[in-house]
Amino acid sequence: MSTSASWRTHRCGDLRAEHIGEKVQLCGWAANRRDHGGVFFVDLRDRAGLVQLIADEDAPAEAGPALDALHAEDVIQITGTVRPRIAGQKNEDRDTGEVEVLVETVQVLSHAQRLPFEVLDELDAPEQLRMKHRYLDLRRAPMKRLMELRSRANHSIRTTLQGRDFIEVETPMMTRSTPEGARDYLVPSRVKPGSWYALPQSPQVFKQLCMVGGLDRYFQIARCMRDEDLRADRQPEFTQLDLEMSFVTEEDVYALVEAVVVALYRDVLGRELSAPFERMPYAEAIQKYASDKPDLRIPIEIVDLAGPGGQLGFMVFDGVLEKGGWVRGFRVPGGASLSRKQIDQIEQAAKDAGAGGAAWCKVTEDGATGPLSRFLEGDAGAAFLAALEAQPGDLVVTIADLPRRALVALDAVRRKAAELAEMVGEADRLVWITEFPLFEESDEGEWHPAHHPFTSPVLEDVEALAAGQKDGVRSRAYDLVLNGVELGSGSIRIHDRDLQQTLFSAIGIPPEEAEVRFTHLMEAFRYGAPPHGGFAIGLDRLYALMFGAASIRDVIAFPKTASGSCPLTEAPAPVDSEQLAELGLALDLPDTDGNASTDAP
RNA sequence: GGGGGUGUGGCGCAAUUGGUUAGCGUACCAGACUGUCGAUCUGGUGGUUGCGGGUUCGAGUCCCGUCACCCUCGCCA
Repeated sequence: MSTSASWRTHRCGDLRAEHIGEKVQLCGWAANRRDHGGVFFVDLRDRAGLVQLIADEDAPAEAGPALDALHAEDVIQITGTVRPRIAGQKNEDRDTGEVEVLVETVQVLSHAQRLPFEVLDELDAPEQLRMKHRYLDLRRAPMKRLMELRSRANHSIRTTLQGRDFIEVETPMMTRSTPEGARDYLVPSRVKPGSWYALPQSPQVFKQLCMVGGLDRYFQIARCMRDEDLRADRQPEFTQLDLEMSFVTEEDVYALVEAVVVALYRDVLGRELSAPFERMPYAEAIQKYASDKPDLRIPIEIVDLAGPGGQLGFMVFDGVLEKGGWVRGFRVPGGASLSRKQIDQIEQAAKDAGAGGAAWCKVTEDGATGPLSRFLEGDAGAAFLAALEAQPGDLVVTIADLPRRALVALDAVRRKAAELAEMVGEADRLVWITEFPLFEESDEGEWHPAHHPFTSPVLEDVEALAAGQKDGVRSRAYDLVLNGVELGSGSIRIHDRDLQQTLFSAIGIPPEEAEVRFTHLMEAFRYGAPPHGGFAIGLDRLYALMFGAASIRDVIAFPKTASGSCPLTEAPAPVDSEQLAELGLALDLPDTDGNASTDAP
């Protein structure tokens, strides 16, 4: 082992021409070995980078064989002297490429067996294997870069918020299950058998309690857990920047979040975003882009084609309109040059989104061609094309369906058409979506809060709310959207008990039940609650976008698969019966032919 | 929960219409080589084609089921 006071004098990746002549002691992983019979090379890698070790006739006799005996990813400690590379043998592609280390002694600190996959910067191992052996994956430079960027990004956020007098508060990871929202991950209590903690879906209640507690400005880089089915951009546990402020309006929250995001891009990427960000009311986003997270890089706007009388004069479409459906579409400027195959892809996008399909036509100097054109005879057809402002050379795409499906399909088709017509702009587009509806109507016709039940309505809509109206009542909730991706959302909360009661009764929760379901927060609000509001940004998703990562899993050190399992630890896993007994638990699993086991091996 | 895709030595891929002993690259092992940097050259080890059934004289290939992963709709206040 090391005989000197410390393990190393330098980091491999830090060595430069200025170190020439110095005696150095280095530690790291043997990344690559090249044996020329009389001269041996090894690339030694540490966190800082790679440096070339060499043993030739100038080195002690045992140095060459010692290098030659190394295996890929052995951890070694070497002593040697930094020297310039001979003429013509410098490596321009490497920061340390002007120098090499003439080796004197080699000490193997830890031997590496044959690897499950090769530690190469160029990705070639299956993702599941990378996750199972994440410690090997993290040795690759691209992964190291992502971990470093994430660390710097977190630091930037903390610096900005500390500088604005925010207090970073850690809220409980073991808390109480709340009735609303996603499915909870549960933790059984040993001391109180039959009772359970829940892992937080977000620190929502606690951050509001911080405001009642007078902390005034709270933030946290918080872990959240939701037991729901996963997606490419969703993990069962994820990280959000959670913040809350007292005595603020939407404007204060917007300005603060903009400051955080602008500083983040500047500190981490050296890029300047222009602030304030754009703003768009929810209703406008739905109307023009059929989405509450519109990608504004796409310069295509959707047009409502239903005439003033609610009729178009074409049987196909009027039937849809009579059933309360939508007929909406858009022109793709110059889209007539798209191939039939590409247009098929657009139609397929509509079908994948759940709509029956998309009706389309190409516009020429002599009128329309394509499947939709045969319905576009006469004045009604001309009016139809005029409403779309269609020009010769355009492609016209329309969707006719019930509103919910039409919405999803229009969004999908607009994105697909823009992608194929190469109409997605280069510049990032950040936009606040404002004035979200307070309620959403479910398929069963029930109204429930679109955000959460503590979201304040817009002041002008309170009367309508009190009068029992739900449809069209606006909330003081807002989302931040980047290039069609929702980065986060927030709202101004209700701090007034009367208004809170009005809201609860509006969604059919009687006062007594509200007390039971939201005891802690409702009680706190009895003792003086300041007006407050806040925001939460999903950091995994934002970082993946910022860093150009292929997946959010790449910006998470130890991610989980789409089924919520961890290939590295093989969690979730059964526990032994003693543990269950201690918790007062008995399993009642469906028979799945030995698949269900209560005992660990 | 629904739909789609993928699964072949450690890893990346191939294998004709269902047809011989499942090939190639890389990694690994051994040897050669004095300037490489994903070194090169020579030789070698390594496979129950995810798993289970079925069709067939014969299955990596076709069928059914199942598992894992990826994508997607539902879901995620």
